[in-house]
Amino acid sequence: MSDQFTPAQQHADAPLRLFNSLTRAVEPFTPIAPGHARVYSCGPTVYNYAHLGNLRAYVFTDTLRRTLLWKGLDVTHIINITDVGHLTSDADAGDDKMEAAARAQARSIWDIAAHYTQAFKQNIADLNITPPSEWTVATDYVPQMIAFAEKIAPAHCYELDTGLYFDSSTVPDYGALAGGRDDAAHARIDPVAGKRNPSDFAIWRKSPPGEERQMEWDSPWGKGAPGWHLECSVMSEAQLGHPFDIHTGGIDHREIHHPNEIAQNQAFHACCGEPDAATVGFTGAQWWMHNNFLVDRQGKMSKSKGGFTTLFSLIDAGVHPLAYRLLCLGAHYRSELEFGAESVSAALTRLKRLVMGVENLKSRAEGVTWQSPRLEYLRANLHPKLAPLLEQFDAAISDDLMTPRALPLLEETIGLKKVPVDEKLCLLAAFDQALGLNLLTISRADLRVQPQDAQITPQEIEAELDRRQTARAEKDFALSDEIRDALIARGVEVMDGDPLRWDWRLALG
RNA sequence: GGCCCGAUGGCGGAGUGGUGACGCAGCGGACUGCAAAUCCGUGCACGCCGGUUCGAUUCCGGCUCGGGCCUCCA
Repeated sequence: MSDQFTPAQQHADAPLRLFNSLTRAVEPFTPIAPGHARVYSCGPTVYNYAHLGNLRAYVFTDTLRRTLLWKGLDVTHIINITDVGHLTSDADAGDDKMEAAARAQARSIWDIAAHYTQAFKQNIADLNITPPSEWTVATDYVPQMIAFAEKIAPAHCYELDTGLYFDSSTVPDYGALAGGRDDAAHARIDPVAGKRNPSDFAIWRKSPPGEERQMEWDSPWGKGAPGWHLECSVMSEAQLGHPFDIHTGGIDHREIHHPNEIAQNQAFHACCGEPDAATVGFTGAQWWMHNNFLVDRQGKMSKSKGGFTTLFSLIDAGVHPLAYRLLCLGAHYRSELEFGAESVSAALTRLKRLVMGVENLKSRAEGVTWQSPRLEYLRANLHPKLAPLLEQFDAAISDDLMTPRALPLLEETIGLKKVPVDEKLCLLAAFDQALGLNLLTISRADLRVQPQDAQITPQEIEAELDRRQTARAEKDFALSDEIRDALIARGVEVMDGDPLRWDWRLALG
């Protein structure tokens, strides 16, 4: 396969630099264990479909993972599945049609979690996101969460009627990651009665008296469920140990979830007899990285807004999922990305042209050994015109994953004149290892995604095109134009001079 | 109300104290019966007001607009 190559540090000259939210600065990255990076990513809560904005976080994480590999590091990557939540709250009720439908079908919450977990993993696969080394499922770790909570409870927690709370004043430098949080003005919410500090949070949530939850466990603090922040501390520690290298998540987590996680980590390790752990500086991870939001004109993308909130709906509209990946790669992960029909269609067109360019190279490279490129070999023997492109690519992704600057190198490589096609293909294969666009394995036909509301089948289209071809051969242009107009009216673009013959016309609202 | 971020051409989006990437769209050409697809070429921008500077889109201040977090959230 073409996706085999050996990343080697001697090629990757530029030092890897990443933005660390702890310091709010781009810094050189060095893993704790030489040659091996451990990464934990906050995963989805599976009571709903992931929308496109959610998915951006995993494209980011995957880009990080691929870049670490490009730099010659082994990567252990964990993504959690949060399948325990606040089901007694009706705050989300009716917000999601599928969940409502699931309720109507009297499905258990476990079934719902399984359903949305499966849907999420489908999205991940569609986006060519490398599956993590391990998916950790929150409900598998409840005993460990209780053990964790018991450990920190005496020194860091207090109990109220509603649950066990973490006293945020018991750890040094609480909220440092958030960078200046003013707890004096929480005007928008009613504080939980009895909380010692506004920023205190639930470690364990007791089931309300007389109310039975579908998901609840016995604990020293009564029946209930773990607090949301607890699970990430427990699962990251269990899988990666503390401290590990990089913790990722959406930028919203920088203010609450991750500071709380850090506070728990500090408390836990202090309670384990590691005095240094409770000092300023210990957070459980060396690096905390956050991706920015996907937004639309209304702002941050939310559940049921517009026509393309999920990847599934985008595919239904006729957009290949990798076009969404390309769209994400076109912006830096720390910038907000504006989502819209035009940007999606631009990404799809660009992807099609890239794939076509690669297909052309491949057709000219038959019998040539461009497969199985070795990056070391490639580097050592690279055509003088290609070597600078490899350098620029490496410099771009090494600079805090600057994919927008890496992408134009694809077009440049494809378009270079007087360079052997096998060398170009080797280089493109190497680039794609980091970008994950499947440029060398996908075909233009694969990108021809049938819209769900298509008015005609591919077989009918082919038959019509055959009729048209006959008419044209007989110079019956009136008929051939009539056939073409009819196809256009049914959402089909006719492309006579193209081996693909036709494509769906994208009709994004 | 508190804290924070952003404002680049028609759209998306990089970048820079002194010729403003790239993609899509547009336009011109090649190709085509005509188109489409493809290829080649190409026009268009740094929110407003001050300041610093020989010179600012880039640095500083103010303003306007937009967005995020403070509640589950990627």
